Order: sequence, then structure tokens, then C-alpha cells
Amino acid sequence: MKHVFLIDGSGFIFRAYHALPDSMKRPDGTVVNAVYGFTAMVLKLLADTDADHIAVIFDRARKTFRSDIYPEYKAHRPPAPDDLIPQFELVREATRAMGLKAVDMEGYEADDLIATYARQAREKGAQVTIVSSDKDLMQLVGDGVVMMDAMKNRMIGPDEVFEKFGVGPDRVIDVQALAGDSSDNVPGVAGIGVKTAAELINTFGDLEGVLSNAHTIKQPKRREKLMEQADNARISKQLVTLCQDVPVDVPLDDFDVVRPDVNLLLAFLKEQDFKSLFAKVAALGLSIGDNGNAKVSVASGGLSGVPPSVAPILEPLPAVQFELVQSEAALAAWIAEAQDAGLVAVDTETTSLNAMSAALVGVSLCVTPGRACYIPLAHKGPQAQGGFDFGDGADSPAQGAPEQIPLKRALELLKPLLENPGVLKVGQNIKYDMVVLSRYGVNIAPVDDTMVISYVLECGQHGHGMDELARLHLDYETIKFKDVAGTGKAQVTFDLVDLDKALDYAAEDADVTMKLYKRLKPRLASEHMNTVYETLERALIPVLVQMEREGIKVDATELKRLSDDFAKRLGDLEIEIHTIAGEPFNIASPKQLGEILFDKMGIQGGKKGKTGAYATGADILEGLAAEGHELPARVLDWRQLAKLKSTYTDALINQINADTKRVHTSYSMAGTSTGRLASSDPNLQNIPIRSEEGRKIRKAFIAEPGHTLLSADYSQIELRLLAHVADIEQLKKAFHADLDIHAMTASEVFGVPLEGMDPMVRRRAKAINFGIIYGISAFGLARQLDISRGEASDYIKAYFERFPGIQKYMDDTKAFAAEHGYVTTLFGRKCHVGGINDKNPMVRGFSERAAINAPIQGGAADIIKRAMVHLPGALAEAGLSARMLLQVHDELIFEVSDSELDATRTLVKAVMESAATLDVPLVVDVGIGANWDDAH
DNA sequence: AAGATCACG
DNA sequence: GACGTACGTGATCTTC
Repeated sequence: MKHVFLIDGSGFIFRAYHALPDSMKRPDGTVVNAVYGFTAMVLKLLADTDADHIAVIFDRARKTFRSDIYPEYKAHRPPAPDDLIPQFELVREATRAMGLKAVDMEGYEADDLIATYARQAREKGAQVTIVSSDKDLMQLVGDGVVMMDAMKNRMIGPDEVFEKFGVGPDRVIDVQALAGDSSDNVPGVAGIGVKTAAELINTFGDLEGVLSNAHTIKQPKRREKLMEQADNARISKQLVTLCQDVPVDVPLDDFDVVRPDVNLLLAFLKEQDFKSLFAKVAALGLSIGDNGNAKVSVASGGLSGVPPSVAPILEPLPAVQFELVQSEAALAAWIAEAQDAGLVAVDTETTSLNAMSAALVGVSLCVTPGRACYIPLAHKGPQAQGGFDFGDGADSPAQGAPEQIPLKRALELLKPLLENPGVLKVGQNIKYDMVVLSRYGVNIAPVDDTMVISYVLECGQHGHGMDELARLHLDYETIKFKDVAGTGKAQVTFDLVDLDKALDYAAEDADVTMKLYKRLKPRLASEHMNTVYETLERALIPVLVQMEREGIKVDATELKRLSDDFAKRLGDLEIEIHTIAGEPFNIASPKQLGEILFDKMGIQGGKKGKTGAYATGADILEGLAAEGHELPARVLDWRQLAKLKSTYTDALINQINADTKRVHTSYSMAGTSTGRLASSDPNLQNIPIRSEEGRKIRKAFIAEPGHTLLSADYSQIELRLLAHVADIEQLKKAFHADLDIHAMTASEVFGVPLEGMDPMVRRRAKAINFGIIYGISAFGLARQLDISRGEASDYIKAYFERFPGIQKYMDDTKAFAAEHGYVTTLFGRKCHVGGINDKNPMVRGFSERAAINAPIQGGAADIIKRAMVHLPGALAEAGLSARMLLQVHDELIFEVSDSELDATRTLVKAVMESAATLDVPLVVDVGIGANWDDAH
């Protein structure tokens, strides 16, 4: 006995069940997805392993000895799904068909049997591999025992255990005893998670060390909880400790690998209708190797030249099958399959990242993970590149264009599927595909989005692009766009990519999307994020599609006039600046400007920054200008105009869509760490408003003739949310009384009467209020108000004395973030914050401020998203034709027919104000005007 | 690609 | 006692 494989059969079943679609059925209707996943995985293991003893171990009944210790243990687990129950017996059958022993025992969990056999094997000097990813088995790792996560194809040794628990395998049970486990109902100690538990165990050695030293722990809450709940921790330790001496019936020796009866195996595979597995086993001429320890091998003539005992004959089992669809018949077959399954992953290939100007090039579909197709629709022949474009490559067969279904015909076939309310379409950033296809008359619904699901689950932890998600969740490197389309100057649009390359790339996108969906969707429910996803994010997708399609009208003539005006004034300023400097230089270069100011002209003021360059930010230049220096003042003027010209007037003119004559932004749903949207291409969330010059640009955003722009913005929404979530009585009263909140703060903090208040005093209070939302620091406030840090410190102190509830709210928020790694908004959105426990005080401080800000900023984002979801229906129901065009964090812009102005105004205000019910009223200010500036 | 700067909430 | 910070974005330009 050299190497023993202990396979966690029960773990396998559940993972396979959730990873694979329940549309996998035998002809008799029995769902066999878990059986298939289990069988495929074990066959693959058999082909790869050098083990001489193998067992598959299962749970038997729900009641085990742990229920006697603690009746709640695993008590709240929902019963197994109906379509999974019949599969338990089939999996045992599969095990036997593969020539392996299936083991279980009344009163014990599979984990206990695994622990017992692992100990016995070690005593006989054998190596042990536990095939499972269950964290409860990690306590067994080390000293000749490793775990293997078969689905991720990853070995788990002591290092991986440490990564997971923050302690070595020998202390895993101590950490679990403290942290508990909500999925198994192991109580642990309330408020202590894995992170804290590991820290405690590392400090005091083991559980008893922690409990006997509990009274010395500094954090008062933690100390109390530990002392109160010591018994819970001891019970938890009993629950998580695996029993290593189960009186097993089947001796370890019985697990020696024997010849599987191939006929039995083939019969079983046939009965389950596993065609691909059957074909692989049969076609390879599977037979019995007899080289001492071989399990499954290839008969002579199977794979010539491959040593039978090591031939991975069943590799690659999960090989992907991609099909190029070039005929209507083939397309019809895919559509029928998707129709039957009720679920299909969809992806479109186009000529551009801009959904409003992209031309459709092809569509890919995936119904079953591992099988996908690509339907090319507008690919051109090799000669097309650089040649003359006839406009509609799909209908006019360009020279050498490949065989494709005509675009129009393919869309006719796809439309019923993509619009079928009974078929769920899954995409990765499907808003893009929806916008593109809507321009071709296809309105995809209903939809799910893996990018958005990932964002709801893990916002702030990482990006949510497909490449990153595939790497993270599937341990898979996707083909990069650059690899098929080239890079730099040689890059081509997708319609010029060869079909074989296009197939690999495009079909993979649909396949990966489906795999991600299988993996991520169940987590929404198990992690209680379904409501956030469904009501806040998923419902918003079609709303944003509509907004992006609408766009907004801009006055190109006016923008051009502005641009010319700016150009002229920039020219004049440039001459003036160069004259003052005594030499020409690039005013846009901070480096050159710094050298002119501080070296050549000898103005006192220092270097800064890691790069060694002089700082020349607006604050610095303003300081110099105030000292009477002419050049910095002119540079500030120049910068303002240069910014407005390049970023706004010129860029906006270029962004006007040729078809619609309007400007269409794109909203990013998974870009921010707080739940806000972001806008790009162009960014319409940062159109100037604060300066007089800048407002001229805003005036160029206009309504169609007979229409008016309507702007509705939430008044003080973040401070209102703060008053609500931190439960601050004075603030809530002030909002109920509709007081000037900054003046009220000034009066409270500085003790001055509201009547005849000095505007400067109010300004200071306003800065404090904003600072609070940002996670105030004396340094930040001092800089904002240009006062000393001491003075800023005094203000903050005075503020917290008047509003002790805010201090408590901030401390609680930081503590929650430090414990869990995330904070939540009022509506349940999670915002993860990294670095909250970092040793570096600066990094930590940054995270703490982000943690304080996120629930407020994110809560406001939730509220406006709710309003946006409700508004289209409310408008339609009221018979109003107003179109929602833009969102700017706390503001919505509509284009309204003049005749409906009053009714729309009333309705929009009402819907937005009732988007949430807080302890304070939500107030929306509405303005109207011929342009966006006047609407404010 | 990174950094500086500046437009917005 | 020193460090060096207000929160969240995107676009443009220069520099490397």
C-alpha cells in the first residue's frame, strides 16, 4: 500500500449538481447532471492517478453523533432538491461500475470515515490524497496527507490551508471553533470570523489558551463575547473535530484497485445516456490493463505508442466542442436546443466597443457548458482589408467572403429565441449586446448578466471583466482579443478575422459566460444577495439600455463656436504667458512649467512628489497668484480653457452619433466600488457646472423642438442617509423641519444663532458635513478650509461632542469592516474594502475612510437606482411620453414634450421621493429649461 | 503605462 | 513623534 485515494463522494455530488444544468436528463426524464459530473470526474481521476487503493465515501443519513452533542448542527439545511434525490443511488451505482468501493456508515459523516481511513493508511506508511475541497477536511492535511480539489485541479497542502485559515492544519479546528460556520450551524463565538479567530489563536496558542486569557483582551466587545460564549466555542470544537476512529466495517485493504468490468461500465454509461463518455470509453477500445497497478488502460491498438498504464485516455474529458454555424439548418438546431433548455448564453461580436456605432459581425451561443457555436454574419474575405468597403458586407458578397447565413435571415431566426419570455439569455455585460441588437430590431429579454452578478457578490474585491472572472473562478485563461485581431497598427476589426480564429474566440466567450453563470448564480441565493441583484441591478439593465439608446441632443454649432472662442483666447494667453516667461514652452507640461516657475523665475516654493517634479496643481498656482505673481494666474486661465476645449467642446462634437445626431454615453454597471454607475465614451457625469465658462458647455445640451429638458435631483441625499443610518435625532429633526442643514450644523457646533449667520461660518460647517461623509480627518478638513490642523481638529472635536452618534456610527462601521472585509448599504449591497487591517497606518486610514463613505455613497446610489427602475413603468402608466436620458449620481435628466411638462414634473418628483422610506423625508428639486444649464 | 491635472457628484 | 491622508469617478496630455 503506497498511495490511498479517498474521494469525498457527497461533496462531489453537490458540486456537480450545482455546476451543471438540470436540463441534463435521460430519455426517461430523470435528471442526471450530478451523476454525469461525478462519473466524468472520477474517470478522469482514474486515468491520471498512481493510487493503488481508492474509495469513494458518502454521507448516509442526516442524523449523526453530532446531532446528539448539538441538536442544531446542520439542522437548518434545506432538504436536497427533488431532482437530486434519485441521483444519490445512481452515483453509488456509477462508483461500482467503475470498479470502486462506495462506503458510508450510519451515524457518521463522510468526513469522519475519511479521517479514519486516512489515519489507518498513514499507520501503514501509505501516502494519502483526499479528493475534496471541503474546508472541514483541511484539519487532516500534513504529514503525508494532501487534499486535491478535482474541479479546480489544485492541490491543497499546508500552505493553502494557512491561506484559508491563517493557521496551520493542526490549529484549524481551534479557528473553526471560534469562528463557527453558518452553513453548518456551528455557533462559534458571535462576532468572530476566521480572521479574528486566527489572530487570537496565533496569539494564545490554542482554543483553551484563548478562553483562559479572554479577560486580558483589549477590545471590550470581543472580550465580553469570548467570556460569555466560551461554552459555545468548546461545543463548536467538538463539532468540527473529525472522528479518526470510526469502527469501520470495510477494511482499508478492500480498497485495492481492481479491474473494472468494462462491459458493466459501458452498460451503465449507456443507461444514463452519457453518449460522449460512452463514445470515449468504447472508441478508445478500453480494456483491462494488467500491469500490477493499472486501473483503466488502453488495449493494444488503442493509442499506439502510449504506455498503457499512464495514458490519460479520458483526457481531455471536459474538452470544449465549438461549432461554426454556416447554414440555416445548423442554426435552427441550436435555436431548438436553446429553446428546450430555457437557458442560453449569448455573445455578439462587432466592429467596435461603442455599442451605438458598432456593426454586428456575428453571434455566439452556448446551451451546455463545453459546447458552443459561433454564427458569423458579416465576415469579409481576406481581400476586404484595406479595400473599398461597399457598406453592407453581409448582403453584398464581397470578394472571397466566407459562407455565412445572410445577416437579416439569421436575425429573423434568432429573434423569436432572443425575445422569448420563457428563455433566459445570459451574457457577460449583456447591456452591450442588448444595445447593439436593439439597433437591429431585436430586443433581448429576459436576461441575466454574469458581470453584474459578480459585481453584486464581490464589488470592490476585483474587476468583473470576463478574462478576470475566468481566471478567478474557472482557473482558465481566455483567448485574448489581441491574439485574434492583432495589436497596434496591425489590429483589424472582427469582421476581418479568419473564421477559424473567430470561432475559437467567440464561442469561448459564450462557453465561459455559461460556466461563470453556473458557478456564480447559485451564490446569489446562498449569500443572500438575490434581492440586491434582482431589484437594484438586473432590473436596471433594460432601463440603461433605453437611456443609452436615447442619447441627448447637443448643439453642435454652439459647441463649434465655443471651441473657436476658446482657441482664440488660448492663443492670446499662450503669447502672454511665453512673454512673461521670456521663452516659449509647453504650458501643458507640468514639468516644463515647474522649471520655468521655480528655476528660471526663481519663485520660492518646493519640489514635491516621488517623481521629483515640481507640483504645479491649481492649489499651488492659486497660492502663487495670490502672492501677486502674474504667470501662474494666466496659466490657471489657460488650463481652464484648455480643459474645456479638449475634453468637452471638441470631444463632444466628435461624439455625435452619425445616425441619431445625438450623444450616447455608456454606463458602466460594475465599475465602481460603491454601487454607483460610471459614465464613459463620453463621460456625461462630469459636464462642467461650477464655473461660468464651464456652464457655457452645459448650455449646449438641449431638447428637441417642442420639448424641454427636465432635471430632478435629490437634495442632500447623502446627509439624509447619514441621519437615517446613524440615527441622529438632531439631524433627523432638522430635515423634517426642512432647515438649512449646514446652517443648523454651524449653529450647533459653533454655538451661533441661525439669524444673521456669517456666511463664512456656514461654509465651515458645510465643509465639515462633507468631511463627515468622506470619513473626516483633521488634515483633510484643514486643507479644504485652508486653516491649521489644530483648528480643524477643534472643529471635529466640537462636532463629535454635539453629535456623539456620528462618532459611534463611524467606529461601528470601521469595526464591521475590519471584521468582515466589507460594509453594507441600507439595501443590502456589499462593498468590500481591502487594506482595512493593513499594518501601514496610511493604507489602513485610507480603507477606513472608504469604509465610512461606502454605505452612504452606495446607499444613495441604491435609492436612485430604485427610482430609475420604477420610472419607465410609472411614466407609461400615466400615459406620459417623457424619456429618461441621463443619470448623474443624484440627478436624472428627462426630455419632455412641452404639453406634458407639468404632469411629468409631478410624477417624476413623486416617484423619486418615494424610492425609499427613511426616517427623514427624501426631497427632490425639479427644474426645467431649454438646455441643461437652465434646467437647474 | 503611469502620473499629473482637472471636470463632476 | 513622524508619517501623510479628505470619498467616488473618467478624459486628456505629457513623459518614460
